[in-house]
Amino acid sequence: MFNEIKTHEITVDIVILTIKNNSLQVLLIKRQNEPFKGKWAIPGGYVRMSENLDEAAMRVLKEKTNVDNIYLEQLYTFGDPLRHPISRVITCAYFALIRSEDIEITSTPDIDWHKVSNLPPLAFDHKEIINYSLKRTRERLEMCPVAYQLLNEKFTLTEMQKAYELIMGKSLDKRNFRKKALQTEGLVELNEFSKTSSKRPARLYKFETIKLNSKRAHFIKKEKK
Amino acid sequence: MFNEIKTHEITVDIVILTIKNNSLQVLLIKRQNEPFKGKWAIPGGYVRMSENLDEAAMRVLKEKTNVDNIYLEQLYTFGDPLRHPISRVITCAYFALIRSEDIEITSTPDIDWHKVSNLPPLAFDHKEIINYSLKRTRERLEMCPVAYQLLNEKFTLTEMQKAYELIMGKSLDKRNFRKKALQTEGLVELNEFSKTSSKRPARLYKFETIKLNSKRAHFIKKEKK
DNA sequence: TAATAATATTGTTACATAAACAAAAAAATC
DNA sequence: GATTTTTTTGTTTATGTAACAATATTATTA
Repeated sequence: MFNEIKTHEITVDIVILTIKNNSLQVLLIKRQNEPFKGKWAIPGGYVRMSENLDEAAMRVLKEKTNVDNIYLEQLYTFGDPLRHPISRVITCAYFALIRSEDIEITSTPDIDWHKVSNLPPLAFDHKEIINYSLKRTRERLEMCPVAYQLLNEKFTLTEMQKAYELIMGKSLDKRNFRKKALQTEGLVELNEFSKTSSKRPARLYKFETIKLNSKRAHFIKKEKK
Repeated sequence: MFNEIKTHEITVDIVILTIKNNSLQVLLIKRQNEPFKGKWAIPGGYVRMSENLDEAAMRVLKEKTNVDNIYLEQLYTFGDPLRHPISRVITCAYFALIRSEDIEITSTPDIDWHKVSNLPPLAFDHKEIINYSLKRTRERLEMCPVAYQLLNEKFTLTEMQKAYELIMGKSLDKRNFRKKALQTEGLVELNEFSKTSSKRPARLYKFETIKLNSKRAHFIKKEKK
């Protein structure tokens, strides 16, 4: 039905955030072609005639990074006439938070994680796009427990708190955090303990089936019994 | 520098909401051309090569409705391959809340307000776009006093409450509403009273210079003295 | 095995915000 | 002056948030 060869000058670009080595990191690709050849960029590519924007974002991400099967959310559409130095390219940006354990990056030097606090020079307006995704992530975090997207399947409350602190860029009170965290809907207390720490082991938790409701206060609360 | 004739198949569509006759209404245009000739649609048009998306939205709105000088916010980009029956058109939707007194619509039968609760059949996916704008408006309302964009320059607290109730689709407690409303930053009490009511006149209020801060609780609060 | 060190875990108070509730005051009209 | 309609006002309770430090547990070490 559609001619798959012809493409609009509309692209999708995808910001993938994770927590690695105790810092918030973003997945970047070193560009192989002009413009900005050799510069780092977030994964992106043209939208095909037959696919909608969500599908395009998913396909492009898979093609470029082999990352599959994650929840992408539309972020914002950037359309400055000068954002692309050669032609007029409007890009619809997407973003996602993922567990770093969940993806295997084919270990080439051209695809790698970078700390958002220390980004290399980026192609196009990708710095602006990443900054906007951080802003959006913080807003999300205040409404629902996005952290489950970032944590390993089993995690300690301290790890969960670290994730929140990294995203929000500020430290939180342990007791208050735990009180609220324990009210999170879907949080399950396990009878297992972390063995990584050299001192007192911490209890492990996990999330049961995630129902990400649209909007709640800071944490999604368990039903009262 | 740019060829103004050539355009991408990227459009902007604009949802303009207001409160008129005690109901939430949206500005629609009757289409003069195929596809969907004769059907109602939200104002929209192609993005030119030389302008960014915000500029395109503003220009298109001005051209189609003569509405000028209002704050438009990017809503979402809709890119389903089948949303346009003939070609592949991706649209970046914008929305705005305005005071119905602030705009003069050249009184043609082809441009008119319609109650969002009773929309005529709409072209393209414009129904979906309008619904999404309502959802976004409610979210905004919970964070900051969007209502000033909808109210006349001078208004009563009852009018303000009505605006909130119309948008949220539920009734609110008078006393609680007033308590919070009076804390809104920038709200000024006037020594004037409404004369429209046939019974006891209500005090009028206005907003002084609006500084729409990014995020606060339900209302933006005045500084404590 | 006892002491030490590191991390995990727990509770109370004060304060702010939200929700639920009804009666009195003011002006226009009759 | 009585009636009607709308505006205006306050208290209580519940809930959530913010600020605060001491104890418990385990691994390690002496």
